[in-house]
Amino acid sequence: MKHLRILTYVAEVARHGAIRRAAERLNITPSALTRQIQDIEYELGTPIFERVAQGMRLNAAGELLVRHIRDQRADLERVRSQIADLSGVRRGHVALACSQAFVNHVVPDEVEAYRALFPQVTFTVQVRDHVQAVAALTQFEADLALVLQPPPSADMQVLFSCRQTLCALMRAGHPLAAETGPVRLRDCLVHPMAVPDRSLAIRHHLDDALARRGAPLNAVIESSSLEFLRNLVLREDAVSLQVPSGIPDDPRLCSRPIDARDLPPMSLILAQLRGRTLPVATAKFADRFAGSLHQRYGADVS
Amino acid sequence: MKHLRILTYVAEVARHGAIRRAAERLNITPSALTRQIQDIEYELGTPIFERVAQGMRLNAAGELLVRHIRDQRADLERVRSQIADLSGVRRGHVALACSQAFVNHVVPDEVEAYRALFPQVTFTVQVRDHVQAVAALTQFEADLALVLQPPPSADMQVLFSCRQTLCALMRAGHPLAAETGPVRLRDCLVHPMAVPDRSLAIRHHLDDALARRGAPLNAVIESSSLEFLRNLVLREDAVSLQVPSGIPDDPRLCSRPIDARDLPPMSLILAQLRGRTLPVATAKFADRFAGSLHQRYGADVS
DNA sequence: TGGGCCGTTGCGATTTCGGAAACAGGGGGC
DNA sequence: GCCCCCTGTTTCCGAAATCGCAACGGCCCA
Repeated sequence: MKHLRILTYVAEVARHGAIRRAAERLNITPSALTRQIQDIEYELGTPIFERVAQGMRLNAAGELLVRHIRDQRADLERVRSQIADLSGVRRGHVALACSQAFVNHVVPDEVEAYRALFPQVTFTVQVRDHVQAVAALTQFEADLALVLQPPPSADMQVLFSCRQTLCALMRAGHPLAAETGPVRLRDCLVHPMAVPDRSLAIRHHLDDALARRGAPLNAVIESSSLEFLRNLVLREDAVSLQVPSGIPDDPRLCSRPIDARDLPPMSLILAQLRGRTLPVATAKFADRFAGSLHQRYGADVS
Repeated sequence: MKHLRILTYVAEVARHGAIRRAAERLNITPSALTRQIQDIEYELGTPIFERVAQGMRLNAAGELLVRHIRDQRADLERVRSQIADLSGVRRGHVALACSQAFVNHVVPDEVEAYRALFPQVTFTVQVRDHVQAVAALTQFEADLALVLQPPPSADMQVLFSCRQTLCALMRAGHPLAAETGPVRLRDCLVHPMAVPDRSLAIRHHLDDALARRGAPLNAVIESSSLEFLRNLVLREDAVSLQVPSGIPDDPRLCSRPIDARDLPPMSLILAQLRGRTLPVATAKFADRFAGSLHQRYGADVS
């Protein structure tokens, strides 16, 4: 919407901390930008940026203003969505932040199903770790977050949660693939392990469990990319750890759940920012997503 | 705020139910309004008004939008209020030193008006003569000084100045009260004079003028209290001298300006200590005060 | 069937906005 | 201490959005 132009300028300067970079991003010149900022500061009767040698930094008044701008934009988006809803076609946009573990099946399946119903609804899917995903919610960069074991936060309102049992993942020819059913963690640890690095919740979960029993981790490979780890176990007899939803349907891969005595299940959470009224399209998608997850994994028993 | 202009247009049309009436209220032409409305409807992709013979009526989408506009305006107002709070405009203290001449109308009016806007701002008003008032500034006992004819001082930074013509003050039944308009000083001097004593700038001003023409002063009463002098002229046919701003609105009193040939006008000065950065609340008050004085007495022509 | 009200449109004038380049000021490296 | 680079800011000018004016077409009511 046109009237948000100036506010967008402020938000962009705040985001980049510099007029010149923001101007480049906005496809205008720094001079135009500096004037708009000055106009706003004049209107408010107080500066909203602190001028430092490195650029512009928000002051307290500016913090309040950019929060307002974010709220205002989100609210307008909600209104537009409601209006579009009235006119029959459901259109809108869904911004989702999710963990890597869900880029294989869960999210693409759901997005596809929803877009089959409402082709006018568009999506952005950002892959973030569990900490960044929550941050994306609070900064209005995402409407919804689907993450494993997020840090507890009062800002987060859980729309759905369930338990996911970690699985040992290996290639089809691997010795552990000879049997099916749960596998003990110690049977995995004798093999070279290809595990997520500490940016991922799975690794934290694993470390916690190992620390409690003093078992050493023989981490041959660690990576921030689950996809890389999967590709690795296809090439050598290493064992990786992934949640079921992150395991693609590939006959060359084999997975067995880790015995619950060794590793408690992880929590899978679909959440939004607490207190936010989502746009119609987004709310509807969240609703269907929660239902779909329930159907797939069942409700949380905790 | 500027960016709300277009939204205000929508709200106003919604309120009046007609573009022409709304346009009149907004001080623009109907053509400008109708185009802005069309722009918004184009952006939203749907009409927000239903065109009827009597004018414009909101449809469902419009209802949603005007609710958003109301919310948005209220939220912005809240943010502005918070910003004002932390910038200190709202709460604070103003220490003012002023001459006796301003305790009747000028200062109380201004303090009342400002406190109506910012009830959290407190005041101390010290009545000082023109010399003491400047001293109060330099000693940080006062933030602002409003005085007549202060001694020139490099420490003083003038925020506003104008001219005040001295007036002869007498009771309603006095012979001089029979006429109106300027009065010559010699016509006053034939009556018993009730004049300020030498602690007040008015007296210095009067003495200077009399000394230049060698006229004697028949000072029956002199006092450091303008209020006392006023009470005196109510009781006998004496004549006092005061500046217009010191004369209360009392039907029993009558005043006539002294002819400019006899007494040049005195200068009224609002000043602060040079180089001092006043607290926000104080600076804001000084600003409004200067504007208000300008409106009352006009700018200084010297 | 006019008159009055309504919103809307074309066009010229005004205001606002943005772009290019020069300016001013503060680090950081030499 | 000097120089270079990066920062925001200012100035001048052209471009674009906005507005005002006048005219038009539609609707209601007397």
